[in-house]
Amino acid sequence: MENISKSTLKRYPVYLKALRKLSQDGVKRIMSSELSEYVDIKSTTIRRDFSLIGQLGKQGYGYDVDELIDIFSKELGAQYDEKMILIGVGRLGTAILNYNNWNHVAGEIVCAFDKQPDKRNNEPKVNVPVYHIDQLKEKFPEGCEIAILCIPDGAQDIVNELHELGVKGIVNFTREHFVLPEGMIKEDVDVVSTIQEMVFEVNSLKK
Amino acid sequence: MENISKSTLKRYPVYLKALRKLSQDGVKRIMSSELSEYVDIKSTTIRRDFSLIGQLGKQGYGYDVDELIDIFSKELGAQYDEKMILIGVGRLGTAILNYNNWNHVAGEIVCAFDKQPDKRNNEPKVNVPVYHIDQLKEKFPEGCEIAILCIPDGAQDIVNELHELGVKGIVNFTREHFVLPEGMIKEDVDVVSTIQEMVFEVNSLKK
DNA sequence: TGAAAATAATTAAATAATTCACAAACTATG
DNA sequence: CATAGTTTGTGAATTATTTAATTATTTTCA
Repeated sequence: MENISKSTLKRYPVYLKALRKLSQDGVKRIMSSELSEYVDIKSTTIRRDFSLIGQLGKQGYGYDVDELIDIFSKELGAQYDEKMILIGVGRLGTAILNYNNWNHVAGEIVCAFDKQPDKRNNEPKVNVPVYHIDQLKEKFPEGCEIAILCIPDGAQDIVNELHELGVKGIVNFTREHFVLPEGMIKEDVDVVSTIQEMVFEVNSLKK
Repeated sequence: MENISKSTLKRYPVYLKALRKLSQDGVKRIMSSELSEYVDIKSTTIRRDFSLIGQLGKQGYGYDVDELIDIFSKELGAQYDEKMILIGVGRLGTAILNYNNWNHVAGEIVCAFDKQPDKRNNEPKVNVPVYHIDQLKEKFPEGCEIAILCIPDGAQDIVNELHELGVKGIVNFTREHFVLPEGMIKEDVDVVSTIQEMVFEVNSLKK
């Protein structure tokens, strides 16, 4: 577990998503070659990725779907009980709070912070308590290590504060630039950049 | 241009975003080492990435910020006039249509498609014409190569149809599984998977 | 104006990630 | 219950990516 590469780590959620879908469809058992077609990742890469966690399959048989789901969830920490907070309850923040299939997939958003908590708390779509961003320290949930950032500006100060509170990972929906404090990790979800990347890719195909 | 690696292609939007911010702040000239601190990518990687496009800098001087922005935009196809369509005008779709700083950054969403076009067209936040999804073929904009997918289900059929219409790239916000037709490329933006990945990463730090 | 300082571009080396290829182990079946 | 047929797991080879070292060019300032 010590040093699973980032590229592998990025594929685990893909596997997990596929396996959940397959399980739902009644598939009990799968082999790497089938899964390969399903997720469009080479079967040998899949086997290698899996083997980093342990011996999950059986030769001549394949993998047990539900067992895999279990192991992934447990072994990798998606134990449905990861506490997270969300900062910035705007349009996007609300969309995330309401994401269907959200619950019991990657943990739980226990509360949110915003500059206008009163307004947010009165919105029907907002399903967690919203506190004022100034109360971050007081209301910060014990043991929370992941924060989801959806604010339009002032990211740097908040990131610094989160660092002091023990947050390890930031899922960043902000387009703001900020310096990541030592020891923290970050995943960007940038709609504009992703679309831009697609533009670049499509255009680089032509030349 | 022929074969710029995917990893490099993924960094271009990062550079572009940073450069735009710097330009806005009045920075006229920058060297790779400065930019390196700003975006947290090694300066040597930056220079290599840049050199793939051409000789963009001057030894002993650095790079001209506005010139870089220009070159990136032109050379890589983000000519602000890439036509795109959006499919599925739900909460997320609307959020994307309304993304601030959207215009003139990566092209233009010219129209959208939905199962309930009448309802969507009456929403104040929706700023492009919305057609019924059954009219995809008729209303499909000439020369459009990129589609943004925000529908909750039925992705496969739509992807196949888009393929026939000449769409090359799909920016996928769907959690649905679909098989990508030959020759198409896809970028996933999966909020749940990204958060899950963060959970995995944070947990793999500990062990 | 010319030499020292700075910095990009490029070549070479190192590192990381993927894929190949096959032994080992299991399943299924007669 | 033995054996043929599968399919995993993994060391070795390959390929891709990043980083370091070197070279070449430009600026700057005495």
